[in-house]
Amino acid sequence: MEAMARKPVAREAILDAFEALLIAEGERAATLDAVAARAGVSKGGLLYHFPNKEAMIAVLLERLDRLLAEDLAAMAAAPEGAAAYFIRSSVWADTPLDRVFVAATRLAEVAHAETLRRMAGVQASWLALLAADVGPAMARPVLYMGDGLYFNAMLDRGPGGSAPELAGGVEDLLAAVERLRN
Amino acid sequence: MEAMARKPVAREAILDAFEALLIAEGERAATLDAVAARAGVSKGGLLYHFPNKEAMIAVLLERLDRLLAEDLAAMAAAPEGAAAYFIRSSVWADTPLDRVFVAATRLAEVAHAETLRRMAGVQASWLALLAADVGPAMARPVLYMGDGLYFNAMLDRGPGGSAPELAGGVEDLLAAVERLRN
DNA sequence: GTCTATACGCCGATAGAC
DNA sequence: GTCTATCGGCGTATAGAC
Repeated sequence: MEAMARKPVAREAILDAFEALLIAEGERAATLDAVAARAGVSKGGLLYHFPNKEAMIAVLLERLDRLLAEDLAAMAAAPEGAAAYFIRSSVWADTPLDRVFVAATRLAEVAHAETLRRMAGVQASWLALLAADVGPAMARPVLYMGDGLYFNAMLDRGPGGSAPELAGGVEDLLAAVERLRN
Repeated sequence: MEAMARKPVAREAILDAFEALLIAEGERAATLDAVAARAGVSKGGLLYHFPNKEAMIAVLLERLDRLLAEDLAAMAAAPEGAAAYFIRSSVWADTPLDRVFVAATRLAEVAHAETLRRMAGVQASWLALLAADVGPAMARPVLYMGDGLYFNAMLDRGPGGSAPELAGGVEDLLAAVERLRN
């Protein structure tokens, strides 16, 4: 028997569409109409899978938690060290984690309370791992470098939604991290 | 004679209210109704001073340009060096520049095209001054540390609008900048 | 499971009184 | 200069057909 809840494909498609719109055009553009259209369903269809917009956000935040937990494990075990891993993974590479993280950031920016709470938790998790690698004093500087990377990725992403070359400068950041270590 | 355009008080009050709402509750909450109420005028009164919302944004961006120009001058002339000045001024201190900058960031986050352009320009200006101080390779790491400071200020500012103590860690950042110099 | 139709409130903006 | 009244449009959500 296969009683384990198989997630409908449409559900994931809708969530992906929501995420994509948040990333490319911001929270204001991520309306139910727009999400439904992008996912290829009607508004009514969307609202069958998610009773309301809050439910959609809640599931997106679950996705964030899940992908982040995986990434934290990889970060803790990274041979190059947690700090270098963190910086490298902070440059936009269109990974699933990159995507949910930026999408969640958009919600935090419009002061969505629960998202703000979660994001603060994310920061705390990263800070702890960084402290174990480069020491408590240099953890925050490294964390902020990574955050700055995301922040600038936002600025460089025009309304079109394309993510221009941001990789330039990562070597500099890694070099900086090396100098901060020890 | 005093023919030079004296700015009406109400105009500034409206702009301040708009800015405050953007900072405290995000772009979505900064509606014409909310801004008018906070400024103590009616919606119609607001729309006498600013024909539409875009006009309000445009003037806010002018305020950003003006305050930023002043700050860039101070940064270039700072005895402690541009980098240290930059980090120190990046911690939230509720200064006029802090306020417009964060307000503008809110607009950038919903992908407001013109604001995105301006903010990119701001980053470029800072980067140039930092490069002159700590060298081209370390300019970006320092810039991103400052951006991270702002980014985290956003996360720590709940819907209530209070700005919790973020200053903790600035000493660490300044120490990091010292290590990156030369 | 997915669609259409519709209710309803809020937002930006206009018209015009005072 | 500032207000009230009002409009059109959009965004969320419900009801119910298929």
